[in-house]
Amino acid sequence: MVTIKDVAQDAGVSVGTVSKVLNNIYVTAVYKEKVEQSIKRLGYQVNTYARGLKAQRTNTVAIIVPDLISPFFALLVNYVEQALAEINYKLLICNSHCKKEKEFAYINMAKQNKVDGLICVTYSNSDEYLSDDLPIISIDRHFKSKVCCVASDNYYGGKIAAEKLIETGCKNIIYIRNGSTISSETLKRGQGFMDACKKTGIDYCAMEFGEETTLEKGGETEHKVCRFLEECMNHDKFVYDGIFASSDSLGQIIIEKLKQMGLNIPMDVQVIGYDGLRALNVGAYQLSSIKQPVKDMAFTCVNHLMKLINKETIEDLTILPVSFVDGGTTR
Amino acid sequence: MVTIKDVAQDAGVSVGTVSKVLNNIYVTAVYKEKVEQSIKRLGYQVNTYARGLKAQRTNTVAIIVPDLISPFFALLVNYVEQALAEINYKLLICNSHCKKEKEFAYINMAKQNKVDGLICVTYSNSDEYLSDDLPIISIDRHFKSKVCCVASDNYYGGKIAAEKLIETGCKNIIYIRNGSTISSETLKRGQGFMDACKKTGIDYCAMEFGEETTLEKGGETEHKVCRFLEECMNHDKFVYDGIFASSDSLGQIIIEKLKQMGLNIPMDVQVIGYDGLRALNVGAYQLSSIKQPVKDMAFTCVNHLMKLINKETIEDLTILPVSFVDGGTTR
DNA sequence: CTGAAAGCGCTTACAG
DNA sequence: CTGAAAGCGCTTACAG
Repeated sequence: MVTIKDVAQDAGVSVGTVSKVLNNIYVTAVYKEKVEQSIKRLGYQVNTYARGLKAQRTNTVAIIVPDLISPFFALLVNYVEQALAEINYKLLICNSHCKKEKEFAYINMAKQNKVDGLICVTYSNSDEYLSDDLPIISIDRHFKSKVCCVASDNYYGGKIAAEKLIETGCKNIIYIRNGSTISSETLKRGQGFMDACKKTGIDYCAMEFGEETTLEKGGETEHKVCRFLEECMNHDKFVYDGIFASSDSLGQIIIEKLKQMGLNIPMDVQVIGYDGLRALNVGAYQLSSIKQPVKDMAFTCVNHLMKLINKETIEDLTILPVSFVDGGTTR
Repeated sequence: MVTIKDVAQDAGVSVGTVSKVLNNIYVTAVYKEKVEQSIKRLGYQVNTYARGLKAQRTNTVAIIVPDLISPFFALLVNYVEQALAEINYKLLICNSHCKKEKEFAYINMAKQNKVDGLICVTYSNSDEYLSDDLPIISIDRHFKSKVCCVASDNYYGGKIAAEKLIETGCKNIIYIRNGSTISSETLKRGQGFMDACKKTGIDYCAMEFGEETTLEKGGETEHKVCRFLEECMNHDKFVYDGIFASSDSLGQIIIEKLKQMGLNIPMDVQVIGYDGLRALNVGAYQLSSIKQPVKDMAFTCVNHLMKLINKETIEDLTILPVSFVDGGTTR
């Protein structure tokens, strides 16, 4: 393995000089040229571990997400990686499976100076585990301590979901959500929805299921939701004619259950999800939904994180615009 | 930040002794106890970078995949992370976007001793860039040099896809694929399909589109495939009554196009994909498909990689079983 | 079995 | 501006 020493010897300079050109610190042009040639000739690459040890800078960022089974998180991680790769950073992926202990362990790892920064979608109250010197950007989630947050416009998303259902003739609509209830931007989905309902005076209601943030085929939350939907049948008629689900995944579960119950979507019941995912990410929208600007969110996170790493200040909360997309489950 | 030195001082032993308990090397019980208490009390965690520098062991593995937009790759990475987390390894994610240069760069990074091993799904002939001392497990792809490979039973998958179409009454079927044509296990999907067709004497054909491995909404491959499908209309009748697509994503594109052309799936045309993905990963199968054992593949990769890291030998090629799943696009 | 010491490959004040 | 040297936090032969 070729080291900085070999390069220095080959170029006839000191290791300090090589280090300088490596780090873009000014060196006389002739020296710089020599060093660069030697680097090329020897195929030298800096040893991240040596650099990380000495410089407290690793060019690595970690992201904590529940998992990559949720397509939204997979997309988010995909674009975060892309944004980081453009500026020569690496991405360590940490799946918490929504487990407090795993989130703690990962945040701890990050704190112990193993990464330059952290992007996280967490679901537990891990405030006390944060520290001031680790740059962190949170997605959706508020921490008690001052952690900068990036989110989509959840309130507006809930609002236009309700409006869409009302406009298209619904008379009795419901918001169904699952996941953690800790302080999070995502709670505004329900608020926006309900405020819009109140304003028009339509009948509405809201239901919550389970703490599970990521849904599983055959999981408990799915089971509860399905049972609830069955209970909403009244003399062969479904009580609600419009449903706003807190995510596309939940919406998908609801749609499949309703179809199985013999209902027609969107004629009997309209369904709107949240996320805006396409079928296998290449096809049409899987269902009508509020689309999150996932790429924009990812790039914003990275952009903000870099500012934090460079000790610049950024706004506490950045909200990015959403839009309604038609996936055939609305009229 | 608390270091090994602090622990040593606190426990009243030398740093070497602390290092030993850290690495599970035998130390007298009394010492061990003391050290462990100090570690706990001080909240010590080893510095990965110091260890990586000295020990040539980083407990980090990298995975190269085209991207996480393809749900199959996202699932694969998800389970690889899970398998690694169980044995205390971290995962660095490297998206190549199928670009040769990015694959090279990542393999190079890995070679320069930045990770303990590499799992990769590559799409270029990067043999010359491999080295003997970096443990690598490949998924699907053969390298000229001896790199161990894990794959699903592509040949059998293609075979049962053809058989299913034939059994259900198809008279003229086609295999449509996209992606790289370099030596890969995935090429066997077509072979299995065609061998099964030959055996029964049915009319069949095969089409290839583009080098793009990951499909994009509105991308070139999608465009070509759609145009081809249009050309298959003969007097308001579609020439083929059964299609086997090389992936679920491609199958999804095909299905949407056929529907748009006014055809009924599966009555007019049956479609079978490859991967076995569910709608948003929580719903029903998105289409009829050959299901890859993605979790098993991920765990096998990690298992094999660990053996390689420990200098054990493993088989050159591991093939895992597939099965047909009904997603409503077959009769 | 334990401790003292060298050294992994870098970066960074500090002289010159 | 450049070089010599210290030191980042570990691991690992090597004495004892």
